Amino acid sequence: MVNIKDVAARANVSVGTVSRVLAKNETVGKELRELVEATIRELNFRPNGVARGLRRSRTDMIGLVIPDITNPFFAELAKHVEAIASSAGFSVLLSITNDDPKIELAQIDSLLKSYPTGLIVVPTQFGASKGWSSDVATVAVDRRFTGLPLISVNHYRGAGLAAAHLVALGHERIAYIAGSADAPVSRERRAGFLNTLASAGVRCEAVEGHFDYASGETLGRFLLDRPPHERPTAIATASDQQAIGLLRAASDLDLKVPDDVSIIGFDDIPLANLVTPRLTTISQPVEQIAARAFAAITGADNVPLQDDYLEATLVVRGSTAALLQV
Amino acid sequence: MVNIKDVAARANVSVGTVSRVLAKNETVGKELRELVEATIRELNFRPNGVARGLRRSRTDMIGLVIPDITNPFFAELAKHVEAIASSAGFSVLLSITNDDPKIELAQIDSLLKSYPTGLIVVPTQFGASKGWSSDVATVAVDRRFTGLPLISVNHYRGAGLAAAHLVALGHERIAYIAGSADAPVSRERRAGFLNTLASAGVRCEAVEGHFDYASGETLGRFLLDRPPHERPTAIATASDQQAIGLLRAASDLDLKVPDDVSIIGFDDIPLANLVTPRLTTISQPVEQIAARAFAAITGADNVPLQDDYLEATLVVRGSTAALLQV
DNA sequence: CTGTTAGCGCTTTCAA
DNA sequence: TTGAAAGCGCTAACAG
Repeated sequence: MVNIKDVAARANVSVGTVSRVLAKNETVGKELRELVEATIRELNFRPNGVARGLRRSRTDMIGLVIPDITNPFFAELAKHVEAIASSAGFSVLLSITNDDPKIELAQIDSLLKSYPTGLIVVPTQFGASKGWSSDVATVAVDRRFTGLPLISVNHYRGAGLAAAHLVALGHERIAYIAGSADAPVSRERRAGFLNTLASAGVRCEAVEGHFDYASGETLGRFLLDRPPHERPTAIATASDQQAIGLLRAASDLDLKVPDDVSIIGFDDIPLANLVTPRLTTISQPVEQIAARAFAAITGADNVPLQDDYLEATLVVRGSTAALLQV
Repeated sequence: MVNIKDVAARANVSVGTVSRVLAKNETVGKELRELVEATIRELNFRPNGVARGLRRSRTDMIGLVIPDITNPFFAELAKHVEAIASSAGFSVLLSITNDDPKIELAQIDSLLKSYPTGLIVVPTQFGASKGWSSDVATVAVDRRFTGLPLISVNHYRGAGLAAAHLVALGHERIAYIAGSADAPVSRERRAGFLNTLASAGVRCEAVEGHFDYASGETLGRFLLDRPPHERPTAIATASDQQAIGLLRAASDLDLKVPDDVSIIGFDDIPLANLVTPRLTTISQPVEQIAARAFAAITGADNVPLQDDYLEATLVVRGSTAALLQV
């Protein structure tokens, strides 16, 4: 491989000069700069990132640690993080924890060997990982990681939006399908939903499951397989995956959505816009989250490393409707 | 940070000795080895991967280049690649190409800066990327990349399995929803399906779209919104996403699956097992593909770097049934 | 504005 | 079996 020395020799300049034109911002005379640039092209010189990393004890990489890349929401997050990082000249190191705190720690440790510029971690669901720290800039996304700044949607307020929407539509027999009560995110969404409902004087039956399709379907069947006057007229879920499972349950019971029952999800994953009917949901500003997280760890725009809550928005599509007056 | 020199000094040995116990396989006297190991723990020494990488001009990383992490099949692939790499002590650098050959080239170039041990690339769908080469071990997965060894399921035979299944079930009015004809993978699956049908003397109406949900729904509606005697009794698709869209179209038209129409997909993504009815499909051995690809680029098990076709398998679930005799 | 040079932390000959 | 020492390719003082 051709290195910086070869370029310097060929262009009759010092390696320092070549290094400076590589750094772009240095003070190099126009003539020399152009000569060096031409030589670089001529020799097809590719700066060695590893050497650079060693010298600066920091590579142009960021670590992305997520529980499950198979989860559409995290996949979406990864996509945006990669896009932003990539366009800023960074590579992304992907680590998957499988929602296991032990693995999470090991993965982070392993990432650190590569001296990344920063770390974006979506902590494990239940892990109250003990105070952990390192000298690389790190943010937690979506879920709290003890001792780290958190960048996340405001789950509580987002869920409140869903509740307000249902109330505005005139629903009074409402049910909520929550995620696991052990997961802080679940608790926040649930509290936001129930408290908003309570403020409006509307009662709610809440059941608890997991964030997945299967859970939505099972609990949906439980809530819907009842006589019409005992059946909720609207159901909110803690995730779109649950809502989609719920859609299936409704369809199996020959219930029309939204005529017989309104359904609202949370996350706005790509599939939400493809199911029938298209799912009304609470949209997380994933791209914005990714951008903030990246800016925070790279220190771009002088973004400080601190908590940052973003607002979710209500996306009304076809799965919710005003309560039919009977 | 504590480095190898600190450890050497503390243990009163040379850095060479420390390096050898790090490498594990070297000939170091038992006493010294244990002393060094203890010192490493005591100082909580973490070898610097970047320095190591520079010296060996190869880091313990592999690059994974995929078109779209949002696609469930690729997400699944990424998951397995990460798991295998991780357990072998490798980190994975993730690059997303968005199915754009230009970006693909740039991304690979960028990855190479980090001197990865190998590259696993799922080429862009339409890209006949011109002969490309580098000195890092590289394999293509799922789709052919000119000049690179390919590790993939046998798309042709896999689709043949689907055709045989439908024929065995007694279907004679069969339709096929293909992916884009510009994509080699689409063409192989289509050919495998149609040729197998032809051998069995069964005719087939083939329509062409894309690999996504929307395409399956649109084309499904086109095929199914007909009088019963003109409607296919079975439809195969080039992807599970299409099949799921198709399921939706059938449901919208009040057609029962599999009673009114049998449906079979391709890929066996996680969602395939969660829809109602559960989707009969052709399963790709994703984990095996990931394992082979990883072994190939790391040279583990003396796996040579060459083409390697794996067999898909038929997974019969609830969306296909024998043709009802009328 | 440009050249020189000392390392970054590690692996790997080469000697002893 | 162990130690000494030469770099891997680059950046960042420092000098001029």
